[in-house]
Amino acid sequence: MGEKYKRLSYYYLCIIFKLYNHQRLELMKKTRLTLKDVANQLGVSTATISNAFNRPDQLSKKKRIEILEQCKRIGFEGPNKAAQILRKGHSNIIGIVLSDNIDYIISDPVASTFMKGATEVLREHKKHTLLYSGDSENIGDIADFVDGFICYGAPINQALVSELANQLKPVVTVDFDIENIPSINVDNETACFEIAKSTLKESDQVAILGLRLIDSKSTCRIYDSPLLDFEHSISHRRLDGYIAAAKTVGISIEGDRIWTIAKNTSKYASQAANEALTSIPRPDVILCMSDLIALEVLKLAKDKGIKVPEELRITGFDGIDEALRTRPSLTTICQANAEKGKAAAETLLLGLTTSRLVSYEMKIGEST
Amino acid sequence: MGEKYKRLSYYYLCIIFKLYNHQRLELMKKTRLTLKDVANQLGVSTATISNAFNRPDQLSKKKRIEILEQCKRIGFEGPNKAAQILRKGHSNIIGIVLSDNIDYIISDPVASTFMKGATEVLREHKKHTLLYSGDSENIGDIADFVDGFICYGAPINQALVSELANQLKPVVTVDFDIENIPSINVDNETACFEIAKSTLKESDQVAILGLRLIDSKSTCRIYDSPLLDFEHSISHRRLDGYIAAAKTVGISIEGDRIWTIAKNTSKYASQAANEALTSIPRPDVILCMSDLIALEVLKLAKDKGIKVPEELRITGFDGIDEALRTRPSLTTICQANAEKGKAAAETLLLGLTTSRLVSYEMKIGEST
DNA sequence: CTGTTAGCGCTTTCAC
DNA sequence: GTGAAAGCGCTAACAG
Repeated sequence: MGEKYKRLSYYYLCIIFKLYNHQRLELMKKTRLTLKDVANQLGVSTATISNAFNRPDQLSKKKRIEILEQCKRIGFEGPNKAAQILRKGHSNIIGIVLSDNIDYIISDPVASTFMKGATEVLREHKKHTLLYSGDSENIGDIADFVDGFICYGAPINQALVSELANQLKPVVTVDFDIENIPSINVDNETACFEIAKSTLKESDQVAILGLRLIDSKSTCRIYDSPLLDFEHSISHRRLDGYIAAAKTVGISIEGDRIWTIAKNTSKYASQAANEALTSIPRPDVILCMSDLIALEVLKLAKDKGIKVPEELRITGFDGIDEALRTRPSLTTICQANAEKGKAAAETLLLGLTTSRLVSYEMKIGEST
Repeated sequence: MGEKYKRLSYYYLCIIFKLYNHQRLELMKKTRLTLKDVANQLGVSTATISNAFNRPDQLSKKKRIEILEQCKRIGFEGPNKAAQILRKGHSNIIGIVLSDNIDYIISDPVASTFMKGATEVLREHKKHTLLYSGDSENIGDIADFVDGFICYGAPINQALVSELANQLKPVVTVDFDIENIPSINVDNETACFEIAKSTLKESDQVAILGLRLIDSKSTCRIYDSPLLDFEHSISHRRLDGYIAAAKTVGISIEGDRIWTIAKNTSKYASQAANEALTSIPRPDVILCMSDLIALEVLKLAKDKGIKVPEELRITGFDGIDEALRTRPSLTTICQANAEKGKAAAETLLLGLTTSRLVSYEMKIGEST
């Protein structure tokens, strides 16, 4: 009964809201001056006003300044941008397509740093940034008015990939590839080879905490499950690197020593950290595919009184601020995330067609 | 000579880029189907196609489905969004105006969490999120096509405030106020009173590390400098809370025990942390206006071998994940940042006109 | 250097 | 239930 009432009142609220909103919009329409209004008031043609704002070479300096001043006086801010978008066919808006929800991705420090680099370049070029979820149904919602796409990570809705490939605006991908489209990547395999190589010793018990290695929504060991290939191939490149390095010191890492995590969040990471640390034999080394995971392992080890690095060595991946700030500091691969963002934005804005590999740096911390 | 050559080639690059871009845009125009094309092909009027997509009640179910199918077949994705924006007068885009550069703000965990909440609600309502810098010259760049603004923190370019007040689209502010415009706030003063009250003892030496308390670009003590009032009044409310609480236990905190930091970043925070910890008398308690600052103090204390909380108690503000994850964990005020984001988005989308105070929660950690 | 005018692609009355 | 036509506000080609 109460539930029903709630629903009903919500329903009415929505109607009222819509009516109200409609009125509000009507009001707006009435009050914003148009080029035509101004042209009438100043006694010149609309073209002249338009030129005063957009093409200084089309009229005398004197007249231009005069017009601009008059416009300011009567409160005309310039040509309507919505109309400009339609007419000119571009908007100065760049869509950044994220791999997942905006709300998930924005709290991820790696993604944030990427965004930082990308938006910095976009801002220099006077472009606006529109965030777009990788779990959206389609790209058509914004494809008509953005000037291009930066696609950060394979979107969890795979359909978006082919939509991006089939539409006409320029696209740059990051951390994954679409045929014939420029991309920005890091050499994950080599990086992971290096960090594992520098950490592992012959007699080590090793565990790997990976990201989306198999198609599972929960944290678990991968055993011999089929690997999830398309979406998160960077995880597999990393895995390849770890395993290859282990092989060089005579260790072989089996599927029961490899965990997969569905999302790069503390919650999932702490589950995996707990499983790994309470498994027998207890690992001497835990190779983590993200700093966030490594930090959870570190925290848990502290809580359990396991000494790092004496009894347990931990490596991360990403190089987020917290990994450097925490004590003991983390051994990790510092991806130039901001650089990736910059590279992506530059590639898009300059219309480059070549892909780029961005450098990384291994930081040896106190955790190994 | 080399420099000149560089410049020149950059210049040419730009021209080539522009030509290329222009061509690219031309190409696009040609290839996207329009309502008219489709109407011709299907032998109906443009209105009917439009109705099939937007107003199901205007034509028979059968015809509608038929048209939609045909459209899919010939690859027509639906009416052009840019034209819709102009015609309908709204775009489903909400501008989020940040207090500073996008690139600065996005790496701030507090802001990220806010964004998480806000974008979640926007997504539910099928709205898109456009990020906008608080250091932009004006709002007019996007005011014509966004449906409204969420303004997170007082923009560092104050001019934006009056522009927002004077334009016609709905606005909601967060963490600051504009007359007659609904806002979302936290009771900073009470929160800081509580945390200080529960931490301070009669004989304590106290230091405060604040944010933008005075108009200074560097980290320094405030002494008796005039307080920066408009922009960052939340900082002053927090200060008021601390000082009031101190008074109740008989402590008076002077300007030479209060530091100000220009931006909430590790870099600035670590400067202040260092100054405070090396000052004489060394503080027993450091009250920090953000968790980021508190974490830097914590790190430095560890490096210096100062025991927390025995020799030094530290409080933060915000409740970011890292503050809970770090060891010892931080005593702090958990702002419901995601809630703030949600509240802001809801207030905007429902056209509410009342301001809202969002709750907070004090978390006693191991640092006090 | 300035003004006239034809659309950009769409939605929405208004006749039929 | 359907189609013709006006016009959202602007820009750019063109004529003067």
